Amino acid sequence: MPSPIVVQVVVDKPLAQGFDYLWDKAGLGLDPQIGHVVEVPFGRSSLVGVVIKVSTHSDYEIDKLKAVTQVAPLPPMDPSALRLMNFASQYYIHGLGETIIPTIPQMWKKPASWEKLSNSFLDDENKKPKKKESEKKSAEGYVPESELNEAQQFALKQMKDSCDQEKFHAALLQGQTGSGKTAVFLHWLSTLLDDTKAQALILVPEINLTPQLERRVRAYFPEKKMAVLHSGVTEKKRGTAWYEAITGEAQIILGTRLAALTPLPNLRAIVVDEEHDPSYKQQDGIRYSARDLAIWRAHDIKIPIVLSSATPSLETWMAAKAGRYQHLRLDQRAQGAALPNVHLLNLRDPQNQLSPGDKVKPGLHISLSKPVVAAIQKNLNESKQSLVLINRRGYAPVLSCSACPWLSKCHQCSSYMVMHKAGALGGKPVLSCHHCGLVKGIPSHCPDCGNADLKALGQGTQKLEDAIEEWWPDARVLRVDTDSSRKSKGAEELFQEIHEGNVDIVVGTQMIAKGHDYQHVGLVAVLDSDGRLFSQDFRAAERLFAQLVQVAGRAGRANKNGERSGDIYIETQFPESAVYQYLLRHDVDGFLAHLAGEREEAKLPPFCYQALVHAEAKSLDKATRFLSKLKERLQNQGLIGSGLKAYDPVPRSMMRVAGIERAQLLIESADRKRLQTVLEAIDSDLRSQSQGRISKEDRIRWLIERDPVSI
DNA sequence: AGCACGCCGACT
DNA sequence: GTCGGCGTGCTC
Repeated sequence: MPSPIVVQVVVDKPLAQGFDYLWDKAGLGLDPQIGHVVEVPFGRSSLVGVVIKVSTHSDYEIDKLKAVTQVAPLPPMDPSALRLMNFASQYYIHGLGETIIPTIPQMWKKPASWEKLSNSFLDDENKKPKKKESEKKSAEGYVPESELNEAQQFALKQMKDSCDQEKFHAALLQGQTGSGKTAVFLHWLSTLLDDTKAQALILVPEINLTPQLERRVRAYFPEKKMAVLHSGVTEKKRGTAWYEAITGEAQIILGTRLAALTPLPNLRAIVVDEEHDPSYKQQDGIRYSARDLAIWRAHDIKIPIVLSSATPSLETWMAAKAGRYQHLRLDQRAQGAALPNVHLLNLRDPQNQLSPGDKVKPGLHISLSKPVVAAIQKNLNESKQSLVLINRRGYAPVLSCSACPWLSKCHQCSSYMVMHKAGALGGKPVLSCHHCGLVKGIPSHCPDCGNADLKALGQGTQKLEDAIEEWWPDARVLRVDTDSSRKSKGAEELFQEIHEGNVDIVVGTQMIAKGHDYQHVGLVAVLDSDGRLFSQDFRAAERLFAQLVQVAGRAGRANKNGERSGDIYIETQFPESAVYQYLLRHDVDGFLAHLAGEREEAKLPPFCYQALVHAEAKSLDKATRFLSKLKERLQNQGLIGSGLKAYDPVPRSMMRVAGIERAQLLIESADRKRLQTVLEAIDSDLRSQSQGRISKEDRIRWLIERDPVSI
């Protein structure tokens, strides 16, 4: 009697082990392969899993094994993809099944429809030539190599010269917004992709993935098939794009972080655009950094990778400085556009403040400094657009009682409910919590003292919009934030309005600034950036700097040589702080060097490696005690000390969200391996007393996070 | 994570 | 006498 075929399968459950199943070759009609997506019976239901091992024996009792019921009509995930998943699973301390299965689009996780899918996709394969109508692509955004400026040509040549097809090579492509980084890396990719089968992966931050960029990439590769993978793509399209990517049918894979874990059998080059962007870090499930995984992947399969940014992350910039990455610079702005003039407006200076006699509607208190008002007026006269940024959506960040200390606190979270005016979230004004989504009507009287005079404190986008409309009644004002883009028009339509010049003044949150090049903008005003200067999070200043540089890049992009460049006004109480001073001089490298000095002194990343253990419970005390006990056990096991530091557990900065209290334990070490060992010890310690990721004793949900980006 | 199995309080 | 609480144990 021949020995049975046994396969080990991982499933999407917080379980560390795989499960063995029998493989009925005759029934399934094919040989098992590592990487096969299968349907298996599991308990009383059935699940989708992935084969990670094929053998002829099992540690489990062989006659108790169940059998694989179905195989998905997909090629097995290629070995390099599985190596990547395996690495991610170990590095980020997350189950292998929980790492792999969520990367498969929903469409392919329904065993009931596998047979149908198999037929339709095979049919599609046969009548392939129908897709040729996409040939008449517009060349929008295509810049021929001969039209690249000197700096671009030089960078491109360096990249071409140093990138071997079959060697790992990492380069940082650093250049101001508008310096033409995209054209450089797209040309670079096209030289690497002469092989008709070769695949390239282009990663972009969530927000940046606009039709604009998609069209541009298409313009460079009219003859290649492109797969677009991001959460905004419909399920069906995503399933198809993913299929085309994993079969090698698509050569250009453009996507957000979720694309970083897509199996790509013929991958030859990777680009990570805006590599510093925090949205590359996944914030739920396995908390991976798509940028870091992309680098690991490039290294593993020996291919070149380009990281592109105007304001590189300190990690990347230091790697380039140290010579581990090639450092390429594009210092001149393409098409001759000049850098914007940065103006810091000291709000402590009375000259900058509006006096009560200035034109403000009674009862509508807004803070716009005098120079900003003057600059907007000037811009209006010159028929240029103005962008006014304020990072608070809604009407006012908090409602207060004029007679007692009552404030509109959220009952479920440690934050305040934001006042939204009529129309934003329904027919009438409401209070809304931006953390848990709770929405309430506005009380007519103070809930504490009954006073009828409630005041809206501070300003959000809606209030600013009102005030600006009041101030310039003839100007066309448009508000762009997640509220306005959720309603009727999508964000794209709002951006289109701006592009077409149908708007004079745009009021919005940072979302205006990302990934869009506006041609008519002469002025950008930033109203509320100080908040992030003194944050608990040591990376806040780095992020603020990157955002301000990006925002500044929106001003005056279209200016031709010799013409006056755009202006950016920043209202601040602390003009002397490093973020603003380096911004004033457009000195990105200076700022990064300054940051590096600070971090080295404080022994913060990248001068050490960090991890967090998160704990969530119904009471903060329980969550903190849970972490304290964990720390104690680590101490008893001799894991803390000599190069590994564990801080005391602390509440998270947003301590309470939707009624759940959150605490965290920070662990750091200068030694990566040491940290890894301890994290594995923590994982097995916590697993041994948990069901899944919830502790048995106090029902505390825990999670280990490697390389956290916000603390 | 689900989901069943299993032993102690207030209800038709 | 039962319905049901969620403690704990298992999933090949």
